[in-house]
Amino acid sequence: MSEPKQFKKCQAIRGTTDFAQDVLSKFNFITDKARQTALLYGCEEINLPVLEDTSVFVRAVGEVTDIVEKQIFKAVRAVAESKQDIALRPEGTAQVIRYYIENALNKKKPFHKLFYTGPMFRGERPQKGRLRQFHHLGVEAIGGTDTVLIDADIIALAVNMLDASGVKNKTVKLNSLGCHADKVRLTENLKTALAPYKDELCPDCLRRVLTNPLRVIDCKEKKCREIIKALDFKDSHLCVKCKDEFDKLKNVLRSIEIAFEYDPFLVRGLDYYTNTVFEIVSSDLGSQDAVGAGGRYNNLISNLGGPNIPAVGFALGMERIMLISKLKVAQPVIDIYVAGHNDNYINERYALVKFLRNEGVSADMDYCSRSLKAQFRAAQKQDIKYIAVLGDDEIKAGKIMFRDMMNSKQEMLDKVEIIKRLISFK
RNA sequence: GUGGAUGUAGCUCAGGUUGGCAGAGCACUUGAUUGUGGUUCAAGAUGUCGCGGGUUCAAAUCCCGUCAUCCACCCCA
Repeated sequence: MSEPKQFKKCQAIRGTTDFAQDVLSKFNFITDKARQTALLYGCEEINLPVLEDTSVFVRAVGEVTDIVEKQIFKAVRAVAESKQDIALRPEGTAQVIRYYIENALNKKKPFHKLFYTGPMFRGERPQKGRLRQFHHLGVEAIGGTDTVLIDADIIALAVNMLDASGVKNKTVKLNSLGCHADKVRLTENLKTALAPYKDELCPDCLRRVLTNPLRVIDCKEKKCREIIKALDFKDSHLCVKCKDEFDKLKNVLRSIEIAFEYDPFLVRGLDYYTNTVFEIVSSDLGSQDAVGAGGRYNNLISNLGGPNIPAVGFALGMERIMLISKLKVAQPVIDIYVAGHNDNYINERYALVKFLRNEGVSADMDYCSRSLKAQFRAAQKQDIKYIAVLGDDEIKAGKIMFRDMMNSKQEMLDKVEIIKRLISFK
């Protein structure tokens, strides 16, 4: 029996990434910034499982979207204990709503603002800013009122999160799809209006007319854009109430100085959106230029079997933030390196390292019995600023040589003095 | 799912057209009168040439297949 050769290669799953310290430092820093911003806006943080019943997404996101048609990763146990259909979550909103309904949060409080982070999974073909396991920062504001006053707050929160994450170059695109009735009317109008152009639309749009007519509106194909532009429907699909609400939203955003662009060609792919939709794009990204998006979804909760409660939310793509964030995040550096000669006085060095760590000072040492020179090189390479040398002279004097690597000065100190020095330098 | 490019040392890449000893720079290890880093100099170690098959006396190089990565489409945040 020979080993099967296809298992020889050690390789991460396609579209997944390993975070090393340098990337992870930035990831954690940005997550903390986003969390602090969410708390400023009165959010509670929740952390929901990666595993979720597939039907939650099918019912919420829509059956004809790529996300549920082609991209869901399924979780399979070696020994099945039930026939439950389990997915690795492809997005957060549907799951948050499942959590909201399951725990009857509407009975505890009329209004919830929930912040969440975590990995999402979609079986896409990887490219820049698009992975199969990626990370979202999301907020859902559920209940309260269905008016745009909440929408403005949520858009402002998304913008402020990106500001705090060091994303400078960004544009908020804004549109309203109208209420459910408006959306249905728009879809029907589009189908009718596009019928004469069957021969001119791109193949993708021909398909979209049947599956998801709204998506024809944001097609990138030149010809399709011209056709849509010529139809010049803009906000004509909005009923009086929805148009009024949309105008109000724009006014509030202006009053709190959130810059936005009205984009009548902006639609969102997921079924659950109604009224306000927005997208935050950055020209610093490649062709995947959306760094975040969201909108209002007034029918989702009742569609999933919950009470008739309106909601609005958004999600930001962590990997895309990382691509364009201007933040420079400091890497963790050890405070002091304990050096000696080969393995002379190794027990004393171990004891010193232990003492330093107990005092809250990060410390490390050489474990390979290397020369003093090699140990200095190792410390210098890690940007360690201070070295403690323990050798014959120090043991005789009952002290420790404390060297400042930046100005190359050193002096004999005892261990308590070293702690005092290091803490004063911090 | 579609199209294009790429895959050689830890990293960045030469070599490939025209088959003939596996290379460079950076990084790494060691040393330069036996207790001190950065600069310099010297020496050294490091390979499944993505993987599998085919052609050939001989394949990193030519052919077929496959996997992966990148870019764009599509989709989405």
